[in-house]
Amino acid sequence: MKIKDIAKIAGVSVATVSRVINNSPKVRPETREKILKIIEEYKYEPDHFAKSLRKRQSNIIGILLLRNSLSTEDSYTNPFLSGALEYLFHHDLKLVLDSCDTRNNLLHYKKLIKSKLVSGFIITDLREDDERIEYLNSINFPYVVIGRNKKNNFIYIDPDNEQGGYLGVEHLVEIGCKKILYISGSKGPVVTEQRLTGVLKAKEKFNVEITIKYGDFSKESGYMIAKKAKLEKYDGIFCASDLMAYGVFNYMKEKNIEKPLIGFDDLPSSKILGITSINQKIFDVGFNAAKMLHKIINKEKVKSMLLPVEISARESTLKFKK
DNA sequence: GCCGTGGTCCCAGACTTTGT
DNA sequence: ACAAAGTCTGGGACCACGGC
Repeated sequence: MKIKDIAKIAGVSVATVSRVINNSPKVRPETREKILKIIEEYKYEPDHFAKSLRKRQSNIIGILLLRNSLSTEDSYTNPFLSGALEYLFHHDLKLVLDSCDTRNNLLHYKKLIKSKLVSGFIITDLREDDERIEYLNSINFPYVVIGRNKKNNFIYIDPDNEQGGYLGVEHLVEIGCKKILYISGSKGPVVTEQRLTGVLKAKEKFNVEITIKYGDFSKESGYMIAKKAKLEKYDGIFCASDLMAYGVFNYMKEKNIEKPLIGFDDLPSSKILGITSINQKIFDVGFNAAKMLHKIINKEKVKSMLLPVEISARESTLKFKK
């Protein structure tokens, strides 16, 4: 069943059927009703590819995730994708989700652009010198970035990681901590630096002692650092990811150690385990990223967004409050 | 080089409504 | 009744690209 068939049955032109499908006001209500009835009766669905052929855009957006971030473990990805899908669903847009490893990253993007499958990208896992950004800018292809870097020559949406780093330390100070262990993420990703900047600003402001160790955001690295760090030296631990906080949590449980602990990301498990965390509102990040990209594709003006974060204080710190 | 594919978009023109 | 304005509709160009 094609639009032509619907038009023939309804006794109108193809253009009129197209107007009804696209909610154009310039169709008489009787005509509209008649056409809608026929569409319903014959279970007609417009051909998505024919549509994109004429419009020269697919109404499909692409998200490429690094293969190692696609773990089944509780992660950032689920709420982020839920947020994006929520927007896309209500705007008749589709999502292509693909994975790549860092080595052939750019090639993967080029292939998707060349195939005309996607009209725009949400860029994740931003690096400081990101060849994807240079490439997409050079061909003027629509995209929006999750996160920022020093160049910032793009439209981005970003939870305020620096504020998150600051809030974590501030909270530990509030409950009386003076010697804090900060377990940072791996060196390289921009978020690592942003969170650390916030931590150092708070250190300055509250005049507390902060020791910095570098993990890699994973549970295992949190566990290993906790094991090596001699936790008795500290009166509070702040991790740059919830996963690392879970690793520290497990180690402390094994060794019967009790210290205030904060994570970062506020994943659902933190609620269950009672771990205080920095809530980045990841769902909102996904939702707004999709919304911004939609506007960019439609050639509307868009401004970058910095989303405020908040602290979700729970038992892991509150029970130490003096 | 032309044709066919299945949609959308633009424009011209027919039709309808409104005001005098 | 007539003119003007607004509404509705159809025709055809257009999109990329494979097949002939």
